[in-house]
Order: sequence, then structure tokens, then C-alpha cells
Amino acid sequence: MIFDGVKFLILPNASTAALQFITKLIEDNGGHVIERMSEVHGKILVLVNDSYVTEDYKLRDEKYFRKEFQLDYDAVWQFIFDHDLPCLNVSSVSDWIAKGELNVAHIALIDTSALENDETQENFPSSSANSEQPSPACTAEMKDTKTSHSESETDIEGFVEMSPSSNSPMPAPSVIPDPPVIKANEKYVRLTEIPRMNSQLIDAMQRLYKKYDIKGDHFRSRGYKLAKASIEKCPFQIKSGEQAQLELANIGPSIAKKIQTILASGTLPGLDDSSELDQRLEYFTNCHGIGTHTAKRWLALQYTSFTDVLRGSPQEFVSGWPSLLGWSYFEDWSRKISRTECEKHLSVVKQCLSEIDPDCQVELQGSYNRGSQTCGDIDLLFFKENCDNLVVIAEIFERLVSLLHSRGYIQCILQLTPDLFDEFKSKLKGIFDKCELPFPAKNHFGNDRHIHKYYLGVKLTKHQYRSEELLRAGQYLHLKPCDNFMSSSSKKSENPCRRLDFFCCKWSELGAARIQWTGSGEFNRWIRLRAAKMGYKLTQHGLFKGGQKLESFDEGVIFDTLDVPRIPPEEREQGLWMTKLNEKNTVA
DNA sequence: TGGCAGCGCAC
DNA sequence: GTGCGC
DNA sequence: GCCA
Repeated sequence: MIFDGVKFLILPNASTAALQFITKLIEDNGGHVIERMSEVHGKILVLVNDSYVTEDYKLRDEKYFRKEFQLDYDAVWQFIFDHDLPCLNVSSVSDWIAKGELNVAHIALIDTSALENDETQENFPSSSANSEQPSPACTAEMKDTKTSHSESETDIEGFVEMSPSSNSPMPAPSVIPDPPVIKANEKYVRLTEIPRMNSQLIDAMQRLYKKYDIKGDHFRSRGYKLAKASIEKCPFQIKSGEQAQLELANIGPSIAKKIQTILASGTLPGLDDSSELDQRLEYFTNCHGIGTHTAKRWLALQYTSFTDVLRGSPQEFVSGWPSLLGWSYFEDWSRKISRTECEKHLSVVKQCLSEIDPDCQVELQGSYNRGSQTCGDIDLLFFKENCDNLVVIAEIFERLVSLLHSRGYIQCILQLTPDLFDEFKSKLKGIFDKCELPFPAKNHFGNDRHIHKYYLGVKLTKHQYRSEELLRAGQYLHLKPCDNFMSSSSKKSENPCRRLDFFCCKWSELGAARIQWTGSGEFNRWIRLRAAKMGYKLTQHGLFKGGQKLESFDEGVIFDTLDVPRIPPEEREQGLWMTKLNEKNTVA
């Protein structure tokens, strides 16, 4: 068998469902997967969970990677570095099995030099003068161009037999001078040349999802979304539609047939010709506040741009004034946000919050909390110890928004209280004037004194933060030229405007609220459906049975009651918690 | 064949 | 009640 | 779309 006598070490651990599947594959083919530190010696092939490997083949999320480590982190890396062990993607296993040979040379190796950057990103001087001269920050962006590729040859097929070397001094990976990276023979290829497993199928599902999503066919689009997640999670190469339907969750006869068509012909008819109509629909729905219903209605009226709507049905933007802001920030709000920028936003908000009520707490939720490298928006949850009175929080919110606005941080608000209207009036009027709409009376803009959530547009100054080159150059949506006159999106040199959400909860409902706002949306639907099947109801206010609240403060107890493991936020991304594979494993 | 999460806010 | 967003 |  192809893995006879070969020992594998799976990092950071082999405990997820997909990795247990891989473990079984390895052992079915004569290999062994290491479980204890005492086994860390001799010939070892190191496999790294694909979700910790970036596209350019570096290690990502070192914090979580370390946290998830099953064995002794330092000792393992010491051993890997000492013996120049090759590190590969876990997904290589299915390639080997498919090819029937263990050929390391054709597989890209993982560049572990990312570990060198441990904790040292974001080193802009916080108090450096804002002069015209090139600041240290600029040069900092150009660091890290050194090549750490070792020249030495490694005979991968015949790793040297080594004795266990566990108790030597163990420098942290960050100080190891020359980690064993990207070295193999000339046949070495970069990951980017190796298509991601089943990427064609994943791409097709994504497009079908999008297609029905913009059409408003909610449930059908969800079907494709779940199918996509299943395929992404699938650790082996899908060979037929039938196989996919048999072995993966959320793949039924219709998708199986489509998979078969793609595998056989390389394309799916009707996939690429995303119709003119669909594209127009998508343009509108990309604007905050415009959903499929409104987009369809506009399309039926022959509108193809926001300017068309403004001319033909100006009332649309008067009653739906938040979409006027969606239009203005169309481009900025489609840009991704780095984790470090999210953290900067938190600190700005925290600073003002402490001036208003030092007892009120705030924390990042959403995709940031799930460990995403980039976020679409920033979600903040506010609460106050032992405070179940939301009026108190609403008042804090109002003062906080006012303070943040006065400091130039808040660009716009999508909900208004009467008091905040007065503060934002001139800004709003400016936008109405720009498109020559009549400015409505005050009571048009929200009459509630207390609101418990705010959707804001916010911007950090250059002094507070500078986006990384890559993110600044990243892809984002563009307005049609005729719509551009309304754009308030950032100029090249500024930071983009960001979407910032404020949520709040009663202290007694903190756990349930954290589940809700940490998401993902798919995870919420899954766990709420599960609750419903068990006769419970789960909302942001708590877990209920027969109208009676069972638990709302302790997240863990909610998971326990629903008989699911206490899934950490990083595993609440779609596809990472429940599939057929997972079910099999939990049943077994 | 019916169900697919559940809620707040604006209109 | 519907549309939208989370 | 998929699933019970």
C-alpha cells in the first residue's frame, strides 16, 4: 500500500470531521497518524490543515493554529525545523491516493516562514508626526522582502531516520533563523498552479447561488449555498455526480446531475450566460437597502441605473433615504476590511464609550469573531454588567453616536432619533441637494427616541490607520459612470468608509446575543432549526420551551441543552460544523 | 409534499 | 403585512 | 435547491 510504514503528523490537530476522514484514508492505505508526542521521531510527513494555509502557501492564523495544537507546540516545531521535515497540505493525501503513489516532489510545500512574523504586524508608529516626508510607516510596508528559501536539497523520499530530540532548548518559531521552507527538487510547483480541490464545482455552485439569490429565490439559492459548503469541505476529488450525491450532504439529484455535466463536459450550459437582466438586478441589490423586490420593480420600470430611478421615481429615494447613502457609499462598502483595521475601529469606539459610561462594555462580533482574515463590515455588541434596561443602553448609544460624530469618525447613519437628526441634518441635506431632491421634514427621519441598533458609515483618519497595500488595491464594486456623481467613496489616499453596526443586549441575554451576532448566518439557521426540531425556540433573547425561557446568559449551557458541542466561533463558518461526514462521526 | 430562523425597524 | 438586514 |  502506498503509505506503508509512513508516519503522518497532522497539524494543528486531526480532530475535525474532515481530518478524521483523512486519517482513515491514511490508515486504510497502510500509513499511521501520530497521536502522541512520544511518536514524534523518525520519518514523518507533516500535513497542515488546509484552512491554515494561504493561497501563496504560507501559514495563516498562527494564533488559532497554536491554540488548536494537539501536541506540544514548541517541541513539534523544534523537531520539524531540526530535521527539515517537509510540510504539506492535508489535501495532498487524496492526490496521492488518486495517483496511487506518494510523490512529494510534485506537491507544493508549505512556507512556514509566516511564523517569523509572529505578533509583529501593524507596526505603524502611533504618534509619528504627520509630515510630508516619507514616514517610517511607508518603509514598514516594504519590509519582509528577504528570501528565506533554503538552498539545501532534501531527499524527501528517504527522510533520515532520527532519534527523538525532544528536550533540546526550544526557541519559539519566531526566532528560528531559517525555517525549512519551500524546498524540494526542480519539479516544485507553487500552490497557485494547483487548482483547489473541486474548485470548478465550487465555482459553479457559487454562481448558481448568486444567480438565484439576486432573483430572490431564497430557498433554491440556499440549496446551492449549502451544496457549495459541502463541496468545499469535501477532502477528496469528486469523480462523479453520483458519488457526490451519495457521500456529501446537501447534494440531491438536481445538483448531482449538474456536477456530472460539469465533470464530463467541463462546463454547465446556462452558467456563464448570466443574463443581462440578472446583471442589472445584481447592480441594484449591491446597494445597501435595495433588495430583490425593489430591484425587480425598478427593472420592470426600465431603470438600469440609480440615476434613472432618481429621474423617473425620485420618491423612491425620499422614502427610502437610507438607500441614498447606500448609493453614495456603494464602492467603499463593497471593500473588505482587515482584522487589524477592525481592531482599530473597536479601540476608537471604546475610547469614546469610556468617556460616556466606563461600565458599558463593547466587543467585536461577526466575521471578525469567527477569525476571518477580512470582514465585510464591523459588528459591535454593547452590554452593561447587571443591566437589563435597554433604555439605558439606547441612551448611551445616542450619546456615543453623537460624540463619535463630533470627532469626525461617523460619516453617516442609517437610523435616526429626533436628537440625532438635528446633528446630521446638514450632512443629509447635502446629499439630498446633490441629487436635487426636496428635503423632507424632520419627522420623516425617525421618531423613536430609543433605538437599539445603529447601522453607521465610519472612517478612520490616515493618522489613525493606513490600509495595507493589498487591501487598498483589492477588488471592489464600481458605480456606473452615470451614477458616479453621487459617490462619496474615498479618494485614493484616504481610508474607505466602513459599515459599522451597533447592537446591544440585556446583560441577562448576553450568551444568546453573542450566538446571534457572532453568526455565521448559516450557523444561526442550523442551530435554530435544530432547536425547533427539539421543541425549543432559539432567538437572540434566549432559548425557550413553551414560552418559558430556559437559558439566555450562558452560551455554553445553550449548546449543552441543544446537545451540540460548544463549537468555537472559528468553526461557525459555513460548512465547518455539520455535514454528512460530521454526522457520521458523531453517530459513530 | 411541505418546510426551510427568528427578529427589529421602516414603511 | 411586506421589505430589508442581520 | 434539499430534506424528512
